[in-house]
Amino acid sequence: MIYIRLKDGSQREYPEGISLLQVAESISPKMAKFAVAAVFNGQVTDLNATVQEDGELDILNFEDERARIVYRHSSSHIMAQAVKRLWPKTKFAIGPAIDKGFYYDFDTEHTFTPEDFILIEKEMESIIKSDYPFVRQELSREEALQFFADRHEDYKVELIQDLPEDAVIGLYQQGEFVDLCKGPHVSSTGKLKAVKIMSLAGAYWRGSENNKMLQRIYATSFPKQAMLDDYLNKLEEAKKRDHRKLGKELGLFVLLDEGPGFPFFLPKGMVLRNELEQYWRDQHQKAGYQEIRTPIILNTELWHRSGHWDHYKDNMYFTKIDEEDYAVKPMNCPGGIMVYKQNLHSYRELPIRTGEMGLVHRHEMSGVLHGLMRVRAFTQDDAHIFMLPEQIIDEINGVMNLIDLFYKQFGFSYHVELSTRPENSMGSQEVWDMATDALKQALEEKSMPYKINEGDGAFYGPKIDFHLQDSLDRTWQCGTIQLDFQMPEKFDLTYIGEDGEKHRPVMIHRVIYGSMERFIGILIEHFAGAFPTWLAPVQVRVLPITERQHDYTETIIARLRDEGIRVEVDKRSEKIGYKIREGQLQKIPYLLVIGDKEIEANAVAVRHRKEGDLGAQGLDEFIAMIKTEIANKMIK
RNA sequence: GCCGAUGUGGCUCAGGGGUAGAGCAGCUGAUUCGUAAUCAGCAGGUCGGCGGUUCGAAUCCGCCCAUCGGCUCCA
Repeated sequence: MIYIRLKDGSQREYPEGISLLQVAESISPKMAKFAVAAVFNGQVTDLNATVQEDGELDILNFEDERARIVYRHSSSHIMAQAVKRLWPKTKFAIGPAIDKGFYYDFDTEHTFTPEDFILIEKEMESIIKSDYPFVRQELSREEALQFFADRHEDYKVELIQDLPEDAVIGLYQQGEFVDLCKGPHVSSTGKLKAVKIMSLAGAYWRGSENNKMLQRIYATSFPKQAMLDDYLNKLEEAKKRDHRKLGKELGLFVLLDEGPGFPFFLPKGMVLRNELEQYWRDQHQKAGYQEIRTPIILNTELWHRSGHWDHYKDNMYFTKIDEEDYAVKPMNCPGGIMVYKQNLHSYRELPIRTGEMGLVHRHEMSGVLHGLMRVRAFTQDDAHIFMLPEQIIDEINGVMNLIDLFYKQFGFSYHVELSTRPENSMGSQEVWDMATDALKQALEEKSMPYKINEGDGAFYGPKIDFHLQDSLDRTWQCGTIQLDFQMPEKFDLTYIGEDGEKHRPVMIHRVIYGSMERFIGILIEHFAGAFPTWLAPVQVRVLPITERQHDYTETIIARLRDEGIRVEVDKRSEKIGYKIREGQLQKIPYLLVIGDKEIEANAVAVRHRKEGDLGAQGLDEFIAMIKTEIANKMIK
């Protein structure tokens, strides 16, 4: 007999060798029905696993993230089984669970098409209906290699070869299909209820462009059809917030074939952009920054000295002036450094914080361009901080605080990653370790949770990256703080210390928005185009009901303009409902409806895009209200 | 750059070897109206580009370009 203690603290007695699923059934048939996986003694485990020892048990249903991973992982095996049945010659690579579903990478002569989705889904449904149990077997490394080699599963063989010599290899079988897998899995294929193939993509084996490109099928699964429907609806809703669609509808920017990756900002987009820049200047002035501007084209010699030639030239554009070689800047740092070098600096001056709205150009590969999120010309809200070594932590903290202030202003939540030394980089390992430790220390002092991104740093130093999400939960790096001991060396930067000698300053490269373009993209999706009034390209639109109100409307517009409010008028001879509809679709914060009643009362009828008809107000009252909203940068 | 899909008036989309179609937007006229679409008329496209097949190509084929979803890469 063994004793199993449950999450609620109660303890039950079972015969040795009982399966966890049987335990779940003994507690509650309903619990067993919705059970996906179990946690036994802290390990996520198959429900089909049997237990021989006392332990603590927690039964997980789909609500638990760990269980969802198991559920989707099992789903990927079922999809693989379906593909194997339909195209028996297919070779199988990997099939993990991902955030909202799963994928499997296949190598096959057959080129999958969207028409195949239905076939695969049908086959999956048939496998689900058969309710095959997922059966775990374990083989030695040798046996497993033999097993997959016999089946010509080259990718599986390669995977096993990379496992340690003494590894016990897990295999899972459902019906006729066997796959290499450490598990765990759901108890049987019948646990799946709703599956949907989502999309098709190419993906390199093991993520390296030197390897063969496989065909990846993305899909998702849920334990209830209603949950799948709900998920698909949410996806549709999210697509309506796509900044590329809203950018067009709201007249903010365009991307044309004439300049792939080079966005055109339209008048309304410029208003938004200028407001963001104004806020940026205000806050940086308060935080002790000075603003500079450096040239876009600079002599190639400078780029050799900075290391960009060696590490970044594939991403740069070049030109010639009077037979001399020049490059279009992909980064602002050399310019900022040249400014620092214009004077001798005393240790008393440091830290020196120089900011620059710097327009950079980068030759990004054609396949990676994505609306405003990934472009070839963008403005970085850059700054370079030159400081004493003992000021590093304080300065990093200062930048982290500034980033937090900005992101909170827009109501963004963000996550942080620490990127370490990449392969193609400059400087000694010692200096890199020092810089990386400094960033770690700053993060830990702030008890900021972070993920480590090995090998993802800049070529001159490690960095802390701040990531924001778009409407489809894809994350984009916006803010970054990069610590650099290399450029000061390369450019022989100095300050005069207390001792009267020359010393080497340390540099921080940092951005808050990241790039104006990307940040605006994120902002559009975050607010679904309904920007807070302080950012809204048009803050008020005045809608006269008939021509009789045109004169009065003019006086209102003049007054609002005078108060610095961005106002438009719709004098077309359309019905008021039509004008309101258009104003709503343009997501204008306030529509002022003007009829005879308003003229008589010397008032305006206020309609807010979210709150609807707010009734009539005196014009002064309305102006006071909207000005408060703008001044406080309120989000509503 | 790689894999797959897509490209038709300003926008959203239909059509598909026999000389381009709708709705919205636009323009003109009528209407003067109270919180998400008033009616009528008019105008607008060498169907992404270049080649090829064909008596004939928007439609079939090839190459290129751009976009979308991924991979790789990155602010």
